This record gives sequence, C-alpha cells and structure tokens, in this order.
Amino acid sequence: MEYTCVDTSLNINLNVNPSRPINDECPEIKTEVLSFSILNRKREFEEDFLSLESKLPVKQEVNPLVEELGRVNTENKRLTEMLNVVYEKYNNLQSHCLELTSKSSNNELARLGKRKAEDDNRRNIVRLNGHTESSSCSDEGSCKKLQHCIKTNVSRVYVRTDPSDSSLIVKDGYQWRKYGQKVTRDNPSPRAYYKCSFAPSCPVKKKVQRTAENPSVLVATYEGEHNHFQPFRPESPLSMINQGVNAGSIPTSASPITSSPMASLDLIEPGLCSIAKKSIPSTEVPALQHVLVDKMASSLTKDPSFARALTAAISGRLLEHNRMER
DNA sequence: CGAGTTTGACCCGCGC
DNA sequence: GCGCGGGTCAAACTCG
Repeated sequence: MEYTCVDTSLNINLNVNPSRPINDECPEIKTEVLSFSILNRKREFEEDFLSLESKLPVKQEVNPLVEELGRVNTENKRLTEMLNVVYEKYNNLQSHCLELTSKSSNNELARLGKRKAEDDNRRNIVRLNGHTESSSCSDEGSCKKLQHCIKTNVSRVYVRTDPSDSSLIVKDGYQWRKYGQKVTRDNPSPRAYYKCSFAPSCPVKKKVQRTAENPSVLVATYEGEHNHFQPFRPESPLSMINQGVNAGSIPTSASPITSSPMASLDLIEPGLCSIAKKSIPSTEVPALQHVLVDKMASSLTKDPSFARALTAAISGRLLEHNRMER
C-alpha cells in the first residue's frame, strides 16, 4: 500500500482556483484531500478575513498579524517535523509487520509442499504482477499454488477479533452469503465459506477461518474480483477493513489489526501472493483509500493544533494574496 | 414469508 | 482405483 504519496507537510498551497490539484503527484488522493473540507474552511476564512479587514485600520492590524504569522510558521515547521517523525516510525512499523507476515506465509507454503517429495532444490525467481520476489519455490506444489493465486486473484486479510466471539464475520463493505462451513484438518476452528451476494453474477468468494496459532486472529481469503461497486462504506479500514478488503452484512466485534487510529497497516499477506497488494479485488482499493482519507480528515479536523496551523497557513496566504492584488 | 444460516451429503481433485 | 480432504450443494431451520 502506497502511503508515500500523502504529503504530510502542513505547508498548504492554497490555490485560488479550486480545480487545480493540491497534490499533482497523487491524483487519486487529491480529490479526497479537497473533500477534507479545506476548501470550505478556506472560504470561511476568506470571508471572515475580508470582513475583518474592512472594519479595522490596516496598519493597526498588520504588525500583530505578522508576529502571529511568524509564530505560526514556527509552529508549522515544528508540526511538520513531528509529522515526518511519526510518518517515518509508521513506515518502519509497517515494513516490520510485512516482514513478519511474509515469514509466516513462507512457513505455510512449506507446509503445503509437505506432501510432495522434493525432486531438487532449485530456487526460482517468481515474478508476480511485476514484483520480483525471491522465494524458495522448491516444490512444484507451492509454485502451482502461487500460480493459482495469481490466476484466481487471491488475497488474504488478517483481522483481529475478540477470541470469545465465535462468529466468523469480517466486515469489509460487501454483502456476503454463507454457503458452507467446514472443519479442516490443519486447524481446529471451522472455516466458513461465503459468496458475494450483492450482485447475482459476482464471482467473488471468501473463506474465513481463525488462525491455528492465534484464535483471536481471523484470516479472510478472497478469490476473484467484484464486478460491482462497493455497496457499503466500512467504518474503518479493513472492515474492510472493518468497522469495507473485504463485511459486509453483519455487525461484528471483529476489527482490523491496526496500530494507530489514523494509520491502518497493510495486513494482506504479502508472501502468499506478493500479489497481496495488487490482487485485492481492484474495486476494494479505492474503498480503502476512501476510508483512510476519511479517517485522516476527521482526525485532522478534530486536532486543534492542525486547525491553528491551517488558520495560519490560510491567513498567511490570504494576506499575501491581498497584498499582491493591491 | 423471504432472506440468511446451518449442516449433512455429495462432488472432485490429488496423492499413494 | 481408493481414500482423504477441501469445496459446494441444498434441505431444514432460524430470524426479523
């Protein structure tokens, strides 16, 4: 999941022309950023500022404003640095998490290959969706499994739940119909089988099972791509991510494994199909972005320091803009 | 009464 | 060919 395109800087470039993208490098995010209600706030500030300006003598107001601007700029820098630090830490955490899930998926592949004796120990480079991933694909079974994953567009999502909650429900924004449940050999907890029931022709299926190692973690395996839009917007990433990749129909205590309220980790197993990132049914990726952006927006708008910094940036720009016009 | 869930039976692919 | 195990079907059941 690419978060790098989200500009964490608070040096907001307020365009007088709202149609101009805020972040040209990230077109899919820019519309969301606009929806942050920044534009609404900008308009409010413009109106407030202009009415204020017309009432007060300009000279009287300039000095304190300049001082305030300086102070706010300093704070702006400080906040930007803080954000950078937080963002860096988040990236480290995310890569660490991906490393761990990758290890566990390798173990699983090893288990899958158990049945078939190894003819040789050649190592292959598996190229998946443009990613080159060195994997010990020493047995054909594992390789076939991987290839199958690619063909059928399989992805996995891990969701933390209350261990006492016996339901196998993962909220992901889609509507599912359960059509079977089975206890499998390698796991004492039952596996539930779901079909997407939102569109009759939708081929997507999912399997949900608790992990043998940690019963509080649900593994949702998705197969296929939705041929319709996402019917419900999840309350948080992963319900899909939970609280819209992948629930649909019923409320649950299940919640995605996330490390912070603002940042949802990509818990799609990267090893099984490095594909992970790319094989999530494509309709779900934008959904994820929506959710992330909404979360970020609500967190930011509730943050008084962000509001202050935003005020400062906007008033600074407006001052500059008005000066230029004169 | 309709939609969704449960659960035993059945199907099918794979390994031996 | 046989047995095992995962996946699917469909009738019975539950719930709103």
